[in-house]
Amino acid sequence: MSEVQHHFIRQQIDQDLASGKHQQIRTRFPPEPNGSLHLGHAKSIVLNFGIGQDYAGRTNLRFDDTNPAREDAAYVAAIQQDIRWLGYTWHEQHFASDYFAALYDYAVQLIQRGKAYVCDLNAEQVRAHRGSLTEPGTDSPYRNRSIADNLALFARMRAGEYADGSRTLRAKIDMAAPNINLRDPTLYRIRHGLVHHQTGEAWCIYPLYDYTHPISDALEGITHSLCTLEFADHRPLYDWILHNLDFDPRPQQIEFARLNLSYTVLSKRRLTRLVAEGHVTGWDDPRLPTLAGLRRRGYPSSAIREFCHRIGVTRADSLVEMAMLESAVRDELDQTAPRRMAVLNPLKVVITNYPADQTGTLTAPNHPKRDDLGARTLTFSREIYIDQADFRETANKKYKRLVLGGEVRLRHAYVIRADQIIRDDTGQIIELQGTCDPATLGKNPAGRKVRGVIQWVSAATAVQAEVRLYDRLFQVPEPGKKQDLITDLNPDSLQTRPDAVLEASLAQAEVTIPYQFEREGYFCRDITDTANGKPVYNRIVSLRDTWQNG
RNA sequence: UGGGGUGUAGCCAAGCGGUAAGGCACCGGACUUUGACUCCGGCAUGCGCAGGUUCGAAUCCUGCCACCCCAGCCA
Repeated sequence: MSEVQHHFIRQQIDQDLASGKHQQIRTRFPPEPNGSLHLGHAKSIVLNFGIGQDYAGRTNLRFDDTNPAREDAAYVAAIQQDIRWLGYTWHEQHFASDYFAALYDYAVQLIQRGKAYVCDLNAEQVRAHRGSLTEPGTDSPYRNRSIADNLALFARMRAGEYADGSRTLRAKIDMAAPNINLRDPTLYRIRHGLVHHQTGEAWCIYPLYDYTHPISDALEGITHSLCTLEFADHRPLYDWILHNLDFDPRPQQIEFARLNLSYTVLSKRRLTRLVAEGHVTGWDDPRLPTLAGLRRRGYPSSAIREFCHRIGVTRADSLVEMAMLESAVRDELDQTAPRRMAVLNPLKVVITNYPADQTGTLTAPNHPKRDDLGARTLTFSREIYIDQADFRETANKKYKRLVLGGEVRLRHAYVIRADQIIRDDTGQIIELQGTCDPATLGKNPAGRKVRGVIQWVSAATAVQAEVRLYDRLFQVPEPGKKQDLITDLNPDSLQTRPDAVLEASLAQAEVTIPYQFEREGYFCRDITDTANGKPVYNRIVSLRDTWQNG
């Protein structure tokens, strides 16, 4: 486990603690319940909860549920599960909607202070008044209504007297501000006929993020409100709201760069599209960078935490290589995953000098470096399977596996020699005949060197399985950059090996444990699927492969 | 052409005026009954560019350049 980077946010916190500005640090993770959490969220979760832990502070979970048109209670439970899976426990759980009544009262205060007004402009008109990036906006004709009128109008908005979109509550700031977020931003909109998953039909006006977030933070005593870079422009508004409502002390918003990972997408909008259009099987498709997908694929959450530590936290836009993630996963799995043997593309081998009515029992350690993980027994028999890729009729010196007339070590068992190829009518190799050297069990043969070692499975006790191999979901590093996202999908992101065979000990394998299938990679039994009664295994990640020269 | 950000190796990322950490990737080599793991070694005379200040600059100043974000009644 690597050191946690002492990034600029932690440095700020150190300073705030040293200066006495804060005695205890409070952070929050504020997802909107409108989609599944992904690795980008993991970065934020690890950041926020990590700070909470390391500074003996508190981290809240707060659902940012101010837009009932897009949100769904189903995501609430899924998000909770994802956070727990990542290994974190929140101090308090809140919904922004818990504060609707308070938010309304604060809005009234703003009106009373002449800092907010009811505007009768519709969306299109508001846009027209907003100006452009280079031109100032123009004041709404309703900007200077009396406080009494505003109060009455806002009350009637809440009472449901006005139609959707006919009026809004706006902050009265500065229509000429160079920062567009300060050009009298909308605070409340009218939405009839929606059933909010938490508040039902109690409200027909809903506050916006820019208004809700700072107040929610303040009410929870959040000291550092961490969000992504695109909100930097909103910080003056965040501060304006709190300042004009006399909050003191005030939480500090600090922005950091969101995570980008090559060959995949980390935006809720794009992930939602992949799911909705059926390009993947669901939010938990193992090819997706969603936490649900990664969990199903078999990623240990510890590896995701480690990955988040390795990438650091900065304000610079970045595109992290997939290799970075895979490395964190391999590091974790190499240390923890019990070893097993599996043959993905079986080729039958008959050991002609091994009696058909005989089987042998061999012992193989579960881990090459960890005796504490114990051992399992292997069955040896006359008929075994090896992988088709581990045999060639002829090959150059670099090829260390089996060739006709050559020898290879069967992992944890004998050295065998390939004597003869059996073909079907089409010339396809369907079987190999060979012999084993009984003197090579547990020791190297005398007088000759056998360089290759391959995995095998006894045909007598083999467990049939379907194995799914995953590759990057997209074929370009930045999907959707040059053309439509869908065009960039990798057609081979899923490859199925329906005829795989596993060593017998895997018959009792636990579903949630990742195994290393030696020489192939790390695999985990699929939580939900079976194929014709056969277990399904997902490849989490392949083994690092430095073998040059195919 | 307005405002807000960011530029250190192929990719992340330390560095906070004293002479470029670390990780990933890559390249050598050792070990090996996993072409894995592990171990050893290599990998920026250089910090977007150009000036300036200083005994000394990735760090300070000036001017450029490039890239990202912002004109939802989304978050």
